[in-house]
Amino acid sequence: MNTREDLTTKQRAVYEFIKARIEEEHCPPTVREIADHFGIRSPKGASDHLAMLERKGWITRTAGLSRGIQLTEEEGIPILGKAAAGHPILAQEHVLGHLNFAQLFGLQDRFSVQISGDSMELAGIHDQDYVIVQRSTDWQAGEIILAMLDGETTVKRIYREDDGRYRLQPESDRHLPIYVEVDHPDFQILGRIVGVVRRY
Amino acid sequence: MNTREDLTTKQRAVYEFIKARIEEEHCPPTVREIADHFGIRSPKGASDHLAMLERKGWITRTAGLSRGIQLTEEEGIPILGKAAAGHPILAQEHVLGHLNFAQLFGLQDRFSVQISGDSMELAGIHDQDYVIVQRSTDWQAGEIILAMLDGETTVKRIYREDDGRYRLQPESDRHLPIYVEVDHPDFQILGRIVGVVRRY
DNA sequence: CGGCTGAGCGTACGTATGTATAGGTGTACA
DNA sequence: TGTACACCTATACATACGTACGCTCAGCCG
Repeated sequence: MNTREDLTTKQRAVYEFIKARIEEEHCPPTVREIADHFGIRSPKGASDHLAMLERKGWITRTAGLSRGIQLTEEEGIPILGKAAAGHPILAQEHVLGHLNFAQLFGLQDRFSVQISGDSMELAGIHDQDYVIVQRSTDWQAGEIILAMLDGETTVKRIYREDDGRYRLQPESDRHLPIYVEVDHPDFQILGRIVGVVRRY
Repeated sequence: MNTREDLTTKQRAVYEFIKARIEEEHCPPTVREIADHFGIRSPKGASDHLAMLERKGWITRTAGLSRGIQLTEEEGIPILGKAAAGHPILAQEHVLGHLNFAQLFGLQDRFSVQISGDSMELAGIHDQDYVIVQRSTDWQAGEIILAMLDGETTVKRIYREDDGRYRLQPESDRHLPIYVEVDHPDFQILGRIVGVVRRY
């Protein structure tokens, strides 16, 4: 984090309120909304707190603009270090970066499919995982792709064989590769896998 | 998606502009900002477009409120089906849900650590993956946890042995379990793994 | 032709909102 | 005792902002 001065209890509460509002409503509150929420009868009271938050480096404001509050803090889940390689300091002062969906995967032309089956287990894609797919019809050998084959969708590594056929390569001890003729009537590449998300 | 009527080119552009602004600024634009962006000299022009977007079901507005625009669309990456189990329709009309960081993992008391090493490979946690950690000191047998041992952090499955020691179980052919005395001076559970994120 | 509808724009008006002035109370500190 | 600071109230004002009223133009239908 930056060098941000400590906040009083009240200031902290105001800051948390703003942060919560942005997360819920995707829009920061007005001065008066803050005042109302804390039972302050004058907009000046809330405005004073905002001035302090800005002076201490927790927010920035655009003068004269309605709802012109922006948090200094980065969004997402803080990355605190590398496992098996160091000792992450579990304080906010030692943040390597932030995990953020939009930033990590983008949102344009991406969609997600939940995996069923264990054919890509050894590639770290397990049953019930979600894969993030970049819509695209072209690919490079060895890439993991989402394809439609005979009315079923499947996630596999794709290669081109010497005889011209495609090879859809699973990553599992219990599955065999699938070979597809180039002119197969019901075969289509739907996109490239750009990410995996799993929740326990 | 809902039953949302088609938009004219101009209306679509306005909608995309609003969406982009929310993603970038975390705050929807004002009527006048929309007007300015499209070279409309009157706020009424933009306001009319918003009225149409609302009537057609793409946004909702709160009357009288500044920046009172909300998208009807859900946020995140759309989930279009299950792989190897069906045929996802690649149209926006058949969405099973949305992947969303905040919703999936929560943001309170969560942090992330990047994995280095392959000791949890068979559990689908690979080198360079990010694990999402829920700060917590208690755990249940068999859970995957982040622990600090002798100044190094590590991700393993944890068990309690009959002799009282902890067993930190890797999931890999190339690693052996680690046994830790209960009164080990430099051992600490940092949290439970609640998710995994990987980007290719 | 006349009447209708919808897209698009300009002016005007009332309210929402940020901000300034003037001041009050209580606590901490030298 | 005085000063500084956190926090609040009351009033006021300029501007940011949403929205109602009115207008033009094009297309459609009888």
